[in-house]
Amino acid sequence: MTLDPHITATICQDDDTEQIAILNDHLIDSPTANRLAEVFKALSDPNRLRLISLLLENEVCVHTLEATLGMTQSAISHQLRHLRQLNLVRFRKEGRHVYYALDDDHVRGLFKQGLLHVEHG
Amino acid sequence: MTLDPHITATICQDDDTEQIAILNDHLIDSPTANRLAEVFKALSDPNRLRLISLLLENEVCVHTLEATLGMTQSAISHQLRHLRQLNLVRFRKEGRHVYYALDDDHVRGLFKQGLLHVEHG
DNA sequence: AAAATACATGAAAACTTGTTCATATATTGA
DNA sequence: TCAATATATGAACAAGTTTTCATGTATTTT
Repeated sequence: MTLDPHITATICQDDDTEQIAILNDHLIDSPTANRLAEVFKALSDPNRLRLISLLLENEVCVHTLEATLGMTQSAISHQLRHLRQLNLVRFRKEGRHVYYALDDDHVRGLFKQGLLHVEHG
Repeated sequence: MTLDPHITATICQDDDTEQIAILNDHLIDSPTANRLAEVFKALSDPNRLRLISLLLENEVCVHTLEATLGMTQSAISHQLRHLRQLNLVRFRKEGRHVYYALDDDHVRGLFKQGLLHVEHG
């Protein structure tokens, strides 16, 4: 009976070079770590997550986001700029309104997977 | 031909109450947003991601993490404390060594899904 | 043309986060 | 027992993030 099927080995300093080499293989490289962190960072703030939840399946104008989220217009605009700079949202101007929508499927995927786990399980 | 299969509606302030109600249904509640943010925040730092990558499939002692990551012992110890407080890692003392391993399957899942997308795609 | 509406933005303030430095504890080896 | 090794931790600091405040631009309405 194995309690944890994920852990395959115990690695410590006294080990042979081969073990240490295995560990080095598992280590993600820094550029990858940086890009990965950037993606997760986009999802690391409660208000931004609430904002994203609204943009997952609808195109919504800024004023409606403000009314729904109960945040100031300025705070929302700043968050949207942030998401824009990361290319996570797209926007479309129509008259005096600007409609935003989520434009990154893997952020959408991570959001939904995270939500599943947090809600039940 | 639909360019974006995800976006189902455009919602704006002038809309009827029903549309606004739909939007409110999509909004995640604050406690959920907070817990979700906490999970993603754990994955939002490059060094922490590199650390987690080592713990995904192996139990590793602190000194080996230090050697492999090229971080100071103190920095690693602080990061491990953080992950401990979030119940994301478990640890096991054996003599003067302490072995750490990842202990949260949905963080493991999010990490791997994120990595897939960042690496190719 | 003036007023109102919708949104953006720079700067500062408030808060959070990650690292370093110094030091503490616990275990092992001489 | 004394020195060395392995790890933890509090405090201070640097850097980053989010919000607020004040203000700016563009579009529409009157």
